[in-house]
Amino acid sequence: MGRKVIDNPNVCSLVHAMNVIGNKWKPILIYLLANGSLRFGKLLMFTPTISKKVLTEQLRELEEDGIIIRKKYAEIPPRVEYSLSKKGKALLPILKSLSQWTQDSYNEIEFEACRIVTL
Amino acid sequence: MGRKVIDNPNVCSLVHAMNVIGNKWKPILIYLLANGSLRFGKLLMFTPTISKKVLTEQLRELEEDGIIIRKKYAEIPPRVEYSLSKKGKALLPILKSLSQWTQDSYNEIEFEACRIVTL
DNA sequence: CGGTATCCGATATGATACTG
DNA sequence: CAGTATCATATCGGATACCG
Repeated sequence: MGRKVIDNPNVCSLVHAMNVIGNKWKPILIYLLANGSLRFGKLLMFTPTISKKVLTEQLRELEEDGIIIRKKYAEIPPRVEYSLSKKGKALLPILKSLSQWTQDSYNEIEFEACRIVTL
Repeated sequence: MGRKVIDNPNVCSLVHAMNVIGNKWKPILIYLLANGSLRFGKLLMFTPTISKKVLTEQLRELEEDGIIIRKKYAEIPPRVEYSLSKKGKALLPILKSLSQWTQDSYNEIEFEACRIVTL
């Protein structure tokens, strides 16, 4: 017997959301931008162990998906500011509730300490 | 200048949440279990393109993280039922809001149709 | 039925050096 | 400063065969 295949808009939309935010760095980057815009160098400084290459890729994808806005100033040396779009801001309460879910559901000892930079 | 490293419980908890649900299949599996328990064979049937190996791995990890409960019956042929734990159920409204976020933020044409099986 | 075991390709992430 | 380019590695996901 084959497998049933049925469209489900809710599951499909969830898959899309996970494609947009569900990887190692994107939720962190969104969180870092919650309080306002940041320059490339600051984002790099605040996310230890990320490489420039990966940071660039993640920012480009978030921009393509309409989550963040990239503003480039014609100066030398160059200055680039990243900020959350409306879509990105709409994500913040959901990420907050995910964070809260962890804090409600697990003891500190159950998940290894992670050291992420913040402002 | 080095990078600042500061603990942030909120970001840390978000990272943990993404570790628990942020991959290709786990949110789908949680959604599939939203309406009650399902057997291994049913989960396999309802997630086209997943392999037995990967399904087993995902279910084991969800069990380790306390999201689902695995109940094995001593019968021949064997029967195994998977269901959501309390932690898993607490995740449902959050996944729902992520799904809703996509539907509010994107046109259908902006994300490729995905065909996921449902009941 | 509900898995394991083995192999393998694809993708994600990272280190480093270089550039306009 | 804000990237690219290149190379290396690790993890993820998938195909297939076999097992209790």
